[in-house]
Amino acid sequence: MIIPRELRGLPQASGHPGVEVSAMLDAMEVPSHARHLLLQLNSQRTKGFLCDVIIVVQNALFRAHKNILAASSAYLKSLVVHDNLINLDHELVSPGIFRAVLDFIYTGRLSEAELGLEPSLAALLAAATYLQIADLVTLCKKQLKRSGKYRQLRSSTYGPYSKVLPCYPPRAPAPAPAPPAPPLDTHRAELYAAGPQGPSLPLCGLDLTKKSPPGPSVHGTPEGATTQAPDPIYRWMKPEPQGGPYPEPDEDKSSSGGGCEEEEEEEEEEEGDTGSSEEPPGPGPGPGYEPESLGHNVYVCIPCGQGFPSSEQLNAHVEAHAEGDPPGEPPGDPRPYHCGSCHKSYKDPATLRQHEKTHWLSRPYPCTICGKKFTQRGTMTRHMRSHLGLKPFACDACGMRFTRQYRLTEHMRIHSGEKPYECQVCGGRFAQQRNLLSHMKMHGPGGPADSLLAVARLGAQQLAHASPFLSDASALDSLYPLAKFTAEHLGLSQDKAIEVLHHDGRLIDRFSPA
DNA sequence: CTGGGGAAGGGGCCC
DNA sequence: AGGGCCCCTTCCCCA
Repeated sequence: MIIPRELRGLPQASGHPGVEVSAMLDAMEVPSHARHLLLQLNSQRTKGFLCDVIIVVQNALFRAHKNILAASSAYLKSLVVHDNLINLDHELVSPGIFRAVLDFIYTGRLSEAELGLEPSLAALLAAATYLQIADLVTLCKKQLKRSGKYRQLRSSTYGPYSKVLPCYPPRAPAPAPAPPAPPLDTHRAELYAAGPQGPSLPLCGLDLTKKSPPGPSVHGTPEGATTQAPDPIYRWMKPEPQGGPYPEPDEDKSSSGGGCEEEEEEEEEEEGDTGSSEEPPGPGPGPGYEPESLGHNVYVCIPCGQGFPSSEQLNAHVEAHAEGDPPGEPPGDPRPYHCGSCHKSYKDPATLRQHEKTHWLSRPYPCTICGKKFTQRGTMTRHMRSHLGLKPFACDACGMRFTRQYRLTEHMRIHSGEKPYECQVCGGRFAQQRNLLSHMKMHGPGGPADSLLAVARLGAQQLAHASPFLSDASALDSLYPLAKFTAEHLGLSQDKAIEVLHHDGRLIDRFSPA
């Protein structure tokens, strides 16, 4: 939309009637508008309202608004465009200093604490230079010159281009592991910020510097800032797109990822041949597994080879094994640590202790953001990641990011076309095991396919009288549902078979179970 | 409109 | 503590 020059309050050519309009608009201007707007934005920031970016500085997190950061700093602008999570080099800006920087951005002023202390001002100047906030650089210089320290500073360690900066305020020693902290005020913009008094909040058991999967970091370094080895958290961040919204897959990687179809087929065959690396766990096909003999009993007891249609039945069977003395089980109790509250037992006491927490009435690990409680610290920290939008695991092919490695592994099958989970009833293949399991419910007792299968058995028994290749009715346990059965054995398409079966209600009625 | 599949988010819990 | 897997659930798309 093009705004007429006069409405933008820009200078008008003399003699133009716009002069009058401009003067009128000046008269209509609310002088405090900008100030009021900034106050509102700062208020929103402190409450975390509409904040859309998190800035990580060492062990502190700050929430802010991308628009405001982008309008204030060229450097921050380049970062917020692509990421909701930004990590700043804590050697160039400490949490306390960044807090002052953020205050300046949202208020246009420096607090007296900063104005009075040269080391703080020097560090602030360095940070402002690093972040390319011209107004703050000017302000810091002016203040330092006023106090006569600027000249002295330029030759000192605290110079704005010095790599090593004072950590102001001095960091307090790492706090001892604290008992579960009370939930944070969810409206705080600053989650872990170390204020002038040192870390104002416990780390909540969440170490943001935890390892992350290796990956390229292509985050830009601001002009004038020192290039350095990527901080671990940099590697969590989405690589900047190069020539498109998502990076092109590496040529080297194309053979193991989203390569051409031929390559994918070759890969599948290789896997089939070698039975290699990623053998799907659970009910999928494995060594010694014979789907034909199991029919839809896809849950197999490994020791005895017996198949069951549901995990519940398999579990009951396994428990029966545990009570009796099943053949093939090694002597002695392999799980000697028994839970006093339930029937479960474990190999080691630590796992038992962990399990026993599931029986506790109060869960020991609360989320410091929402207060939700968990029985395991790991579950809580994982949960925290979803609050913070931390997705360390990135897909090389499409750039999509995940909170868990396992999710990425699952996701990669979309690109590879791999579908390792096969339904032993209908032959359908799935990339996600959970989708196979939900699919199996359809085949399971009470599922829609279950009644169809029952009908298939009965119908096939009837057909067996007239059809020589269906003489062995006991083999029907391994037959597909009726539609597939009918399609295969009567030479119909599956759709046609379903249509026929649906229209022939009399036949189904006649052979329905008594 | 409904059911099924694909894809993904999140919690539980064992190793 | 972190990895890995299971389970439940949701959302979207399509037939």
